[in-house]
Amino acid sequence: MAEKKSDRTRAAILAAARERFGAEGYERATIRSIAADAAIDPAMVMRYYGSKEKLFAAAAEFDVRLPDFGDIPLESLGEVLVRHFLARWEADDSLRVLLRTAVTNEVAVQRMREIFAAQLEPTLRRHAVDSPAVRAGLVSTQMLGFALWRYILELPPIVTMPADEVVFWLGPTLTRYLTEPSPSQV
Amino acid sequence: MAEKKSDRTRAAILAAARERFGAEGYERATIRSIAADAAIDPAMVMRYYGSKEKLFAAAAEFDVRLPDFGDIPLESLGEVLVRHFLARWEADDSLRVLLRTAVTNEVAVQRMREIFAAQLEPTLRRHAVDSPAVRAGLVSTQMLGFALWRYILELPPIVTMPADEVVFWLGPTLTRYLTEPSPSQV
DNA sequence: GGCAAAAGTCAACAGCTGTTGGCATATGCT
DNA sequence: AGCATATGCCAACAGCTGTTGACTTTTGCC
Repeated sequence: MAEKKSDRTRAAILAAARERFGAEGYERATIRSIAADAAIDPAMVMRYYGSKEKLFAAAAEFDVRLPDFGDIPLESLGEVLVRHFLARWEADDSLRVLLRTAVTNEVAVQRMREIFAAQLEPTLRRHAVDSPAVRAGLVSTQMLGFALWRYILELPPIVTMPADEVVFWLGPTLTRYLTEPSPSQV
Repeated sequence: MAEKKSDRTRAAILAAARERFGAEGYERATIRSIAADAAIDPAMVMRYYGSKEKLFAAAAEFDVRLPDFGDIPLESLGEVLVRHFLARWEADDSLRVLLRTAVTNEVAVQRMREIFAAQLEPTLRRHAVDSPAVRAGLVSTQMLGFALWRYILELPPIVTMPADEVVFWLGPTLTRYLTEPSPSQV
């Protein structure tokens, strides 16, 4: 409790940054606009976070660790993953920040790969499937494609789809990507 | 053949614009850099295209019409769509331009919706499936998610996947989105 | 060759950007 | 109380952006 005041404005800056980055992407979100949202001077942002890049890194920072899905049978892992990611996306806007900026920002791309590939692949490896990297990639394509249309591009039927229906459609897709034998290699 | 010289530089500008927009997105691609690539003066870009927005609109302009898939049985339409979109993506970089910029540019978003929803939905409607909008949306999530990882975020196993394997994995997914009966509505 | 129009060049503008240093104010300790 | 320190604000910088207008060169027609 050494410094309480500064912590509050630090948090205000971070919250404003997340919102702006998530809504407008990296380039359009200006330090001035973020500072205005947080009702402080732009210079404060620099004092606390050093640079725009570092502020962004802080805004996109969050716990990426997947829970341990080791004891879940492979046949129902698809459904579990859909529910988990959906809850993740809707909990806060860190992932939206990441997706919106990953398209132009290299740091964001790498963190995205980290989450979807580096995190998912070991989980699958624990289930002893073959070519886990490919399967993790396939799962990522479906999950991220869904998130893109639902949260960024906002296609009406996808935006309004209730969680249960999302699971109904996407669950079996993921399950297939996890269980279907790989095509024979040449 | 009234003005040949100008047509050539017009085309050079457009080509450079497509490359820059596709590689860096709307904001990072500057008129000055595009002009430099085309080896002309930035003022020429303005003379020929009026503004950056209009140049972008021209760069993202292309024929979005899907061929007539009316006589293809619904069961194999998934596979056909995968092959068609894959060929489309790889033919030129208009779609990459669109995807990279759709995340921050409203014009690009609308054109994206136009392609994937407005174009795909009538095609499905012709096959007399129920809730064509939802099905078109689901197909879009899988296709665009795949494109995102393959062409923008560049996840290794997805980038290197040969076309036949893409069809093997994604084809049945789309087919299911097109043929599976909708969940009962509450 | 002479000349109008097209094509291209140059320099500058106004506005916005991230970033910096100096200065005022409030805070908290002794 | 007094004072060091943390917190905040202001004004300005250098650089880049899209865009503009005046100027020069080239082209094509009579």
